[in-house]
Parts: sequence; structure tokens; C-alpha cells
Amino acid sequence: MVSTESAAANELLAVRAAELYYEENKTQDEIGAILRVTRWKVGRLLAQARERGIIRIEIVHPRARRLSLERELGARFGLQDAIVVPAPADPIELQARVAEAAADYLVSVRPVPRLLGVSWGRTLHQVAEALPVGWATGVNVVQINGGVSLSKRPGTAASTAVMIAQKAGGQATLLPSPAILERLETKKAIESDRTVGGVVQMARGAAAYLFSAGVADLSSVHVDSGYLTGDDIAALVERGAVGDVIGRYITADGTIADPELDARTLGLSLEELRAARSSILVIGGESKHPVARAIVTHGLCSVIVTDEHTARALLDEGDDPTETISTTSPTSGGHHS
Amino acid sequence: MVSTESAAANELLAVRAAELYYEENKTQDEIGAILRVTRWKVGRLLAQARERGIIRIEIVHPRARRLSLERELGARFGLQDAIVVPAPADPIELQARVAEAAADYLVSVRPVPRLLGVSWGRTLHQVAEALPVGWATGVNVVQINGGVSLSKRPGTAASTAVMIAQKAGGQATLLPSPAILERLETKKAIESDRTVGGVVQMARGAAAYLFSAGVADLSSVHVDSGYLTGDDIAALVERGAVGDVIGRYITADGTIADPELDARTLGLSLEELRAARSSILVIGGESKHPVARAIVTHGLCSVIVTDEHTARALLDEGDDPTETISTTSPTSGGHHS
DNA sequence: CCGGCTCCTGCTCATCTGAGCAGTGGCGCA
DNA sequence: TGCGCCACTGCTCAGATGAGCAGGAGCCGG
Repeated sequence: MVSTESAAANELLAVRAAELYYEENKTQDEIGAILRVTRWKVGRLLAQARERGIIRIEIVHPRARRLSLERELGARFGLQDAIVVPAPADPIELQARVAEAAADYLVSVRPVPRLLGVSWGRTLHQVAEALPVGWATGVNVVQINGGVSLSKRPGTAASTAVMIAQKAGGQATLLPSPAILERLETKKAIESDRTVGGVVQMARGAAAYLFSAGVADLSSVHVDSGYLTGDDIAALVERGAVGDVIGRYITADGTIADPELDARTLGLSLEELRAARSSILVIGGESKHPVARAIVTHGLCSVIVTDEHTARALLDEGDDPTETISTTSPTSGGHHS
Repeated sequence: MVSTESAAANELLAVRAAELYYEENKTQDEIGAILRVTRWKVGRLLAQARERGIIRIEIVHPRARRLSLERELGARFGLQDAIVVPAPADPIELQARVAEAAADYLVSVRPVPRLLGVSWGRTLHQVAEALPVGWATGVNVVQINGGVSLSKRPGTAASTAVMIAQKAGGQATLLPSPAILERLETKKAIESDRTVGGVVQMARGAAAYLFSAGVADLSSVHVDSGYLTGDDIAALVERGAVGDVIGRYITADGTIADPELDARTLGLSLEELRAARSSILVIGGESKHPVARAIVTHGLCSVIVTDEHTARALLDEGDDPTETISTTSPTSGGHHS
């Protein structure tokens, strides 16, 4: 082992080398001449500087992604794909970034789905807006859960699906039904109506699903739309509900929180969603961490688009005690290390 | 020219390429395969990303330097050398970093000076402390201006010189005299004394000078030591004094603020300092910007060791209107651009 | 419609850089 | 003292990268 003193000297050398290499664009050979070491040593110094984190390489761009987190997420939860964007401090900005990233992802999906099943909500509406006109050609869209006819902001549910379809030069098929019915019989009746049943049937054949999730609290669109009251939400929380996926409230265990309520909820079932080849979850923000975890740990999505805080939360809390994943040491520290 | 849309697409591509290159350590060829472009395009994308600042490479280390600022300073003020360190927010920390950097520099100076002239003060004391034992061999040290016999912290002036010499296995020669005498006759008398005169004579022969500068305000060591009163300082400021160099108060024009006072000040003259082959100024912190500017713009030092804020202040305010130096575009943006 | 202009593209070639390897020297332990 | 271990060094070689260039596409003014 080298003495402590020369180890410190080595670190200083590494710093000088890094400065000359990254700030002055000198070649390793030139640096070697300046620092009076061989170019191989300079190479090792630089590798060391990158490993030890003396050099920090950051990509500052709204559309940047966190590839290492993506890989970890994918591996941990057996996802087909994961998109993680840097999280801005402002929650509104954060939502926008996640939505943009989802739009980018949708554009790049291969093979292009002939039929895309979509849910609705604030998040998905932003995704629809972020999609460029002509993002694909001939993609048809079908709603996978009931719309918000009673909404304070009418037409949101419909406009999301329509906008996505329009921008891809395709047809949108809407689900002309409330999300949750008051009586089970009504739900069964409406479901058996050919217009409604046919749409649900069509939704079952979609090549991919695009959906988000809501939190089980008063901010929910279901409360906004009058499908559920504050008391209903409280009861759901009592039963362990963490949030809703395509209108169905689930617990942290990934199970239906209230089977009776669920029976009155119209649209694709959780099992159908789970069985899908491609289901893309778009979710971001602190409040949604619990739902996100429930979805992701119970196979309800095959692709996740989220922010880095959510990603880290998913990875941290679900941590195997046996396997410590890089909190201190970077997973992909080096530059050609 | 390419359309706006594809320019944006290009930027996105650059971001993806940067992520893959810097975070995933992929080769440009592999990235080309992923993004479906040629490897040459990937190379250009990366160059573009670096130029446009999409990629930020930062060296996080206490001993890091700002080489681009160093070059600019050197060029602008015709310096032999300039050392610029990143400025921590804490002023105390900042002083420590500048002192360390000065020590590092001193260690690396070639040829090693046989005789080093030093002034004294808080900054220089820190430099002395930061020097490693054995930083050189056989370097003798001589004081270049009067010491602080009246100091509240006695021995500081002496101990600086002694410590520097000891750590290099050399002899220290002290200047056994007050910095400023009350009467001109006393100054002349003491100056003609062989012990004192001989030391000044020896100081004139030093191969290099190491000095700092003080601010013309109540925090000055001269006030602390009782050489000057608050009124004296006020009078000096009235005459345009910005601070002192080796005990001599100068104006922003680089001239002596008060010739009468200066005549009573014992030690190397400003002209002798200016004529020196190697004079190393160690200076840092907001309050010292004006003195630093006076020194540097009037050739009173050949080497400066400072913090990046001071460096930038020197470059900004002294700006030629004809020549706009990179405030927006980085001087050395690229990595092998 | 044409020539001139600029910018972009993909190429060749020279250079730069990292992986891997054998030689060396310090250091602890017998 | 002698032995083996280990880290470090400088090398060869192949793969990765950047500089510079010719060809081509889009654009404008005549």
C-alpha cells in the first residue's frame, strides 16, 4: 500500500488531470507531459477521479432521463420498460415533465399499436396535449373505463381519447357510460347494452393500454365528478385503499379495496389490465407514491413513466434487506470506466 | 437550414446520446445503433450537447481550480501565472482554500527560490500553516516589511516567516522594526541601523516575494496593532486609499495614497516590489476586490492566487468595452470539441 | 430555371484511449 | 535474510474517436 501522504498527492494529481482533461480539452498525453507522469497513469488518474466522484457529469435538460434508475426499476419489478425523468421542485412542472416523457415514449413504441386503450384524468389529458400532431398514423383509441358525464369540467374524459386519436389520424371510440353506477343492476343493464358492451369488448382487444392512477383522497376526480362523496373516500381509506386504477380502488396489496363498489364500476377489470401485453402507467408526484407502489409491485403495469423521486421511493422502500442497492456508490459512476 | 421542428428533434437526440454516452458508458457506435444514426452523427451530437451546455462537467474537490479564469486573468493583466479556486459560500472557508492554493503553488514553483521575501498578515499566516513540512529544501525566508511588535497577537508576523522557513529546512531573517514609525527621523534612524538596513538589503535580493494585501478599513491589522487609528484610516480613505500592500496604502490608481505616511513606513518599496521578477499575491474575499484590482492592474504582482469571485470581478469591471469576454458563452465549453 | 451559397452527411485516416499483461519493488511474515 | 503477496508501472495492441474532406440537398437571388 502507498503511504497516506502520497495517496493524497495522487488525489490532487487526479484533480489536476481532470481539470486539464475536461476543462482544457487536453489529451492524456499532453497532461502526462504537464504533470510529469506517463499517459497511462493519467488514464488511471482520470478513471479514479470518475469513480471517486471527483468529477460530476450532469445532463441538464428538461427532457433528460435517469437511465440507471430505469434499469433498476425494470429489473426489480420485471417491467418491459421504465422511463424516469429528473424531478423539478415544482409539482406542476413535475407533472408536465412526466406527461411529456409519456408522450415521447408513446411516439417511440414499436410496434405501433393498432388500437390503444386509454383511461382518463388530469395526467392523461396532459399526455394527450404533449403528443405532437402526427405522432403516429392510423392509431385508433378506445376508452377503457367510464367517463365523467357529471364532471365540473365536462368532456375532459372524452377529449383526452379524441385528442390522442386525432393527432394520430385515427378514430376514437368513447365509452358512453358513467364510471361508477349507483346500483349494481343499473351497471349490469348498461353493460349489456350493445353500444357500451361493444366498446368494453373492443377495449379488451387493444394492443396497449395507457393509464394513470388517482389517490384515495378528496382531490380525486371521482369526488370532483360526484361519483363518490368524501364519506365514500373515507370508507375506502378505512378499508386500506391507496388509490384508483382505471376507476377501481386498490389497497397496498394490489387487491380490490371494496368488492361491492368495484362491482358497480364499469370498464376493463383489473385482471384484464394485469394480463395485458403492454400497459403503460403514467404517474408522478409525492402523493402518488403509495398507489404507484401498489400497481408496480403487483404486476398491474408493464411500463412505467415517472419522476426520479417516485422511482427512488419505489426502489428504496421495497428494498430487499439482503440486497443493498447503490445509495452511496453510483451504479454507473464512470465514463468508460 | 433545417426546419425548427427537426432542430428540436436534434436537441432531443443530443440529450439521449449524452445520456447513453456519459451515464451508460456506451460507445458512440452503440449509441448510433440505438438512435439509428451514424456514429459520426453521434459524435457531432455530443459535441453540440457540450457546446450548448446540455452537459455539465463539474469537478467537485476542495483543491479544484478554474483554469479558464486563470488563463483570462493571465492574459488580461500580463501575469506570469494565476491560480483561481472555486469560492465556497463561507468567507472563512474561502480564505482557507485560497491559502491552501497558495501553499500548493509555492510548493510547485520552479526554480525553487533560494531566498523568499514574505510579508505578514492573517492570510499569509494561513499559507504558512497550509505548507507541508519539507515543502522545499533549503529555502531561506526574509521579511519584507516591518513586524507587529505591538500586536494584540504578538509574534504573528515573526511566526509566519519562521514557519515557512522551518518547513523548508531554511533560515528565517526577521525585520526587527515596527511597520510604521511615528516620526520620519525615527524611521530613517532605524533604517540606517545595520541590523535593520541589512535585512531590507537582503530582502531586495529575494528571488520571489509572497505577500497579501489589507483593506483600508477598521478591520486592518494596522489598526489592530495600534500603528494606525480609526481617524488615520478615515483620512486615508478620504485620499482614495483602497488598501495596503506590504504596509503601504495605495489608491485605485496604484499610487501611494499618503506620501508622508508612506515615508514613515519601513520595508521594501512599491517600486521594488513592482520590479521583482516574481511576486506572488495571495488574496481572496469580497472586501478585497478593490485592492486586488489596484494591485493587479498596476503591475504590482506577477502571480495572483485568488478565488473565482475575485477573479471574475477583476475581469468584469476592468472589461474593455471593445472586447466582450464570454459571459454567456463558455470560453472552454467543449470536451475535445 | 440556373448558379452560387451554406449546411449537413458519411467517409478515410491519423490519433487517442482503454484493456490486458508481464515486470518491478515495497512490505509483512517466517 | 528470504519468500511470497500485492499494488503499481509501463508496455502492446485493438478498438474508439476526432479532424478534415468530397458529395449532395435545400435555399435564395438573378
